[in-house]
Parts: sequence; C-alpha cells; structure tokens
Amino acid sequence: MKKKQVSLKDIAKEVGVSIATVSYVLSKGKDSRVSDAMSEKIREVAKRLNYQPNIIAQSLKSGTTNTIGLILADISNPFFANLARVIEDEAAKYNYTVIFGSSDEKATKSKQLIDFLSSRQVDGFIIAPSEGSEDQIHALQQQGIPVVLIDRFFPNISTDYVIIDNYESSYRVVAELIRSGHRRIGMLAYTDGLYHMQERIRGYQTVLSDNQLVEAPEWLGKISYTNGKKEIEAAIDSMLAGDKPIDSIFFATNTLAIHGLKYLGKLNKKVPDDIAVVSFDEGEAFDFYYCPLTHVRQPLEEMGKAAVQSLSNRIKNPKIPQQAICLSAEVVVRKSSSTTTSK
Amino acid sequence: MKKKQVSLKDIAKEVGVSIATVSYVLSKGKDSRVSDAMSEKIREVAKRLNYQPNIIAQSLKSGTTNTIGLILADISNPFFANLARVIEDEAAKYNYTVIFGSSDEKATKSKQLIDFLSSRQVDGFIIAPSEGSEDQIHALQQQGIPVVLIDRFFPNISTDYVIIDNYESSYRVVAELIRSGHRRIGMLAYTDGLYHMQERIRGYQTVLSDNQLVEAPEWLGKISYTNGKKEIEAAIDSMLAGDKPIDSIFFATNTLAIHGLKYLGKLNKKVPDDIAVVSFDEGEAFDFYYCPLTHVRQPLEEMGKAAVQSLSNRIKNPKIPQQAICLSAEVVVRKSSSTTTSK
DNA sequence: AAGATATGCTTAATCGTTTAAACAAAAAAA
DNA sequence: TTTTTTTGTTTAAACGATTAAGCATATCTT
Repeated sequence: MKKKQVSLKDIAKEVGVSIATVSYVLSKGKDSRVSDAMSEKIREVAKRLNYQPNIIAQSLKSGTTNTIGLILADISNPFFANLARVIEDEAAKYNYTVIFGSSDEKATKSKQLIDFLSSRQVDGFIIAPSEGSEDQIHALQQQGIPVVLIDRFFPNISTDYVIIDNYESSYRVVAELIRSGHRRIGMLAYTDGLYHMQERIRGYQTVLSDNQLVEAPEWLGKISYTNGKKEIEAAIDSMLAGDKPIDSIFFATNTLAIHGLKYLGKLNKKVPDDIAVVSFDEGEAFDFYYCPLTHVRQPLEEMGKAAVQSLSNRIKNPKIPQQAICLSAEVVVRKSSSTTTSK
Repeated sequence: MKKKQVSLKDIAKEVGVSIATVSYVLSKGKDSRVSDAMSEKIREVAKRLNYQPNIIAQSLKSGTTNTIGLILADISNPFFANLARVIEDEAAKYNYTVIFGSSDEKATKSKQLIDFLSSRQVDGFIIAPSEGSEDQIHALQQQGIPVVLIDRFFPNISTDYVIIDNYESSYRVVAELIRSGHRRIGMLAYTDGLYHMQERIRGYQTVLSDNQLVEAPEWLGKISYTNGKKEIEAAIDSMLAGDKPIDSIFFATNTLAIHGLKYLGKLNKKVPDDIAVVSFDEGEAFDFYYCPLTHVRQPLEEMGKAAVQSLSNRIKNPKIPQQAICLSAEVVVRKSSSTTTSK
C-alpha cells in the first residue's frame, strides 16, 4: 500500500534515459546541454508522476539543509512564542525552515537540543541561551557552526547577538515611577546570573541611587525559575510587610508580571492607587487587565529579523567580523504607573 | 575554518579499521561480533572525536525521518500554540521531532506546506485542515502517507481524526444561558464551511428551537476569517440594534471572543449585567478579564496526546482500521452567563 | 587429523541526488 | 578529407550510514 515516492530513477526508467540526464533537466533547467525535445519529455513525465525531489538526499549531497535550529527558553511563553513566529516568517523569506525547541532555562536541556539539532545538520542556530551554557555555545563556534544569540548573550565570549539595551530600558521605566512620585519601589527579578537580568537589576538600582532613594534589602525579590509562583508571593509579602512597605513595583519579565498581578489582586491591592506597577514586555494577557500597564515594549519584529539576517550573513560568509546588535526599547507609559490620587 | 562533522570514516581511519566495523560497534552494541578490545577502542575514539551520527544519512538509508509535520491554522493563536506544545512534548516521548507550519486557514498555503514537508520526508502529518483542503488530504492518503486530522475533519472522506463533540458542547454552553434566564441569544461564528463550525452553529440553533426560542436572523453573525475585526463590530451592532436586541451572546472561538469582548467594552456594555457571554476556548488573555467567562474547555492535552498516539499507530501499521476519536468537552460555568440582577 | 563451526573483520551494495569526467556522434573548421 | 569543436548523453564517484554476504583464521568436534 505504501507507495514509494517517485525518484529520478523512476523518471529515467520511464523515459528510457540515464538518471543524470533527468537530474540535469530538473535541477539545471536551460543551463544543461540536454536537447529541448528530451527536456520536454522528461519534464512532462516528472509532472505526470508527480515527482518531488527528496530533500533528504539533496541535503546529504550538499551538506546543507536550509534549516535553522531555534532554541528558546519556553515556547509557551508569549514573548518567546511571538519571537518564534517572527523568526519563522522571516526565515521563510530566506528559504529556511525552522526547528524549535524549548530549553526551559536548563543548560542540560539546552545541551540535548543542541546535540539533537546538530545531528540533524541544521545550518545554524538562533539561541536564547540559558544560564551555564557558555561552553555549549563556545563548542558550536569551535566546530564552525554559525550561532546568533538572542535576548541574552555572554559578555565573555565573542559571538553574534541581538539584544535590547536592558540597563537603559530598565532605568527609564523605573524613572517613570519616580517621576510620578513613587519613592519605595520594589523589583521582582530572576535569580539567575544571565547578563540581561543583571542589567535590568543594575538599571533599577542605578536609577534609585541617582535619585537618592535608598533601597531596602527586601525591595529586590529574586525568584528562581523553577518554583516561581510560591517565591513570588513570598517576595511580594515581604516587600509589603517591612517597615518601609513599597508603593510601587517593577516586574522584570512578563511571567513575573502575570503572577505578580494575580497575587496583588488576591491581596486586594488596586493598581495604581494602592500600588503602582511597571513591567517588562507586553502580551495579550494584559489587554483585559483593568489598568493599562506602563511597560517596556521590546521590538520583537526587529529582533527576530535582525537575528535571521545576522545568521544568514554568517552562514554565507563565516569570516565576517562579530555582529553585535543592541536595539533600544520603547517605554510605553500608561495608567499603572500614574500618581496615586488619594494620597 | 568550517570543520566537517566527524563521520564513521574518520573514526575508521583513526582506528585503522573498516567503516563497517565502526558502524557495527556504534549501532549494534553487544549484538555485533566485533571483539571487545576493538569495540572498546572504537568507542573511545568516537568519544574523543565527539562523533555524532548524521541523521540525514540515516534517514536516507532507512527511509524514515522520525519527524512529523504539524499544520495548524495559526500558531500565534493560543489555542493552537498550546495544542502545538502538547503535541511537541508528546511526540518527543515517541522520539519524534515536530516541524510546524501555519496555514492561516488558506488551502493554498496548506498545499504549500504539505508539499514542503513531504519533500522533507516527514513520516506523517497531524493537520487541522483548512476549508477546501479535502483533495490535499486525500492525495496524502493515496500516497500512503499517514495523516491524522485534529480539531476538524471531513465527514465525506475516511481519515483518522481527533475532535471534540462540537454540537454537544455548543448545545450545552448555550443551554447554560437559557437556564439562567436569557432568551435573546446571539452567536458569532465564522463563515467557513468547516464541519466543526457547522456543528457549533447547529448546537446553538437546536438548543434555541428546543426551547421554543425563535431566532432572529441578525442574531447569527457570520464572520470571514480574513477581515474579522470590522465584521465582528458590524455584526454585534446589528444584533444590538434590531427590534429584538440580544441579551446574551455566544462566541464560537477564542479569537472571536477576544475581539467581541473588546468591542463590548468600547460600547460600555457590562458583562453579565448588560449582556451575558459564553465562549468556546479559554486563554491566558481571559485571566485578567473583569468577569470570569463561562466557556467550553477543550481537552487540549488529551487531544494532542490522542493525535500523536493515533499517528504513531498508523505509522507503525498502516493497515489498521480508521481511528475516529471524539472527545467530550467540559462546560465551565462562571459568572459571565449568570442571571442579570438588575432586571 | 580432518571436517565443521565459530569468530572477527572487510567488501560491496544501497538509499536519492549531484556533478565532474568520459564518450560517441554530429557539426564546423581546416 | 581530416581535424577540431560542439552537442547530447552516460558513467561513475560522492555524501554518510546500514547491512547482507564474503572470507580468512581460529576453535571445536569426533
């Protein structure tokens, strides 16, 4: 029942000619020296038999698969999902197929994915690297496999990357809270040592000290990626409980914001009257939140396009110098950071 | 600079033995007749050179890629995104890689994707078929390529599929509106002729007539997939404008619900007091909506698992009889369908 | 000791495609 | 007419892995 796909061989047999001739006609078109009559006939038979070239065989021969491996933290997170969609569409323009994988921020999983995709001979990688994956990235470079990092990068190894200015964005969005009169500003961030998170924290801390606001230790809540929800609630509790309870909070990612906002709801805190809020990222989820959020809007479209562009450049010419792209993000000011009216 | 991946040949040369011997050791393990000393040596060299088998070559030889093609309407739609994630994880358990594509509900795009994925020699397909793609599905079957349809199916061709009982779910969720005292119930659906949409409409119409409610023509708004937003607003306007303005509305998909709810917000209609609402699907987006929605909760997890399971069965044994799986969905009753208090 | 069996490895074909090189026949140049 | 060039097609090797079959040696049988 399982009919084999038709191959060049089948066409060759049908026409009564060698496989090579068929290949020349079908892959070279006018550039081959095959006679017009023969070309015509071959093309007709190919069409009749519904010939589709076997890309696996082409890949084996050419050593190139026109496929790129995309490793993200978590594809069910809207930030990454949207980024993935942009990358997929953009890659299609360059005639690349994308194969995805979610690392769940674990270096072990990221290693598995890299090995897996490498053995599938992807032509290059776009990776949002997880903590502790420097070696993996470095190893890829050693093997001469093109890699572009996205969203995060490692300052101590030289790679192509596309990021945003996390320090600057963080500074500006928190400055917005200060501008509107808030003085006791908490921040929820992840514990990991990834550079982009460090930069977001640095932005927060710098803008505080630039404004002579002395940060209380419990204001900065560090959450581990794995059991986030519990820790988020505990962190918010202690920010609100201290002798200097916060009047506003900065969420360093959209996931932190979603859980954080839900918890504030449970505590019956009204935004922005009881507590003002600013956040990184934006998602459909916030469209229905009762108070529009002041947030850092990352240029996903540009990031995705730049990453595919860079990767394509490097695949075409591995010797080009490092491409380090840092985009700036927009701070969108909405109601959630506005001045408390009742105080 | 571009170092070629190490192959069996490289190991063979290094050890001073034939390629076949290396292959036997690495792929057959203890079952080969290669001496322990030699096996040891080969394994050590393979490890030292960081050998990774070339899956492209294996695929060419075996004629199987351990890859499945997944074609969905739109991967940026949370319903499909979540379904995709379930399928990806489940497929991984069967040692399958998933390659995605979004058809955007267009038969032409779906055709392209099928051709593209076929030439990449996927072992099978999971497809949420778009309108007018019967021929494509049928052609795949003719070629003996395993296909499992998901979310929708075609009643006139015999395929494996996994769906939910759309008629039943629709009937039950609208019945909930009637139970809580609503009499003038609108519905927003898509125009397309796909079976699942027809069934949802049939459920709505049947429950109305079963309750002696005579439907006004403007109560059923049919929206085209492409320029949805405009049409949604127009349809809602006319539902509210007639001499029998609706007191409640049923959204046939989550996308319709999102746009519909936003528009109701613009019109300053409060849910459920001004208008009650029930919907198909659920998403993060609704978590922050002020009024929890009564909705049909599709068993995504089960659907995805069943689809992968079915496909795997058929790949293993193409001759098994048709697998038609119809799951039942849960109607989650929340506040949005509750009785109007002020009337 | 002679034949049978087991052991350990190699040869060669195969998957479907590409492409340099070879070759025969026809056309052009000498 | 002979040589050269062009035209149209075929041969064969290659990509990397798998695997049936082959072929020496070595080890058992009896």
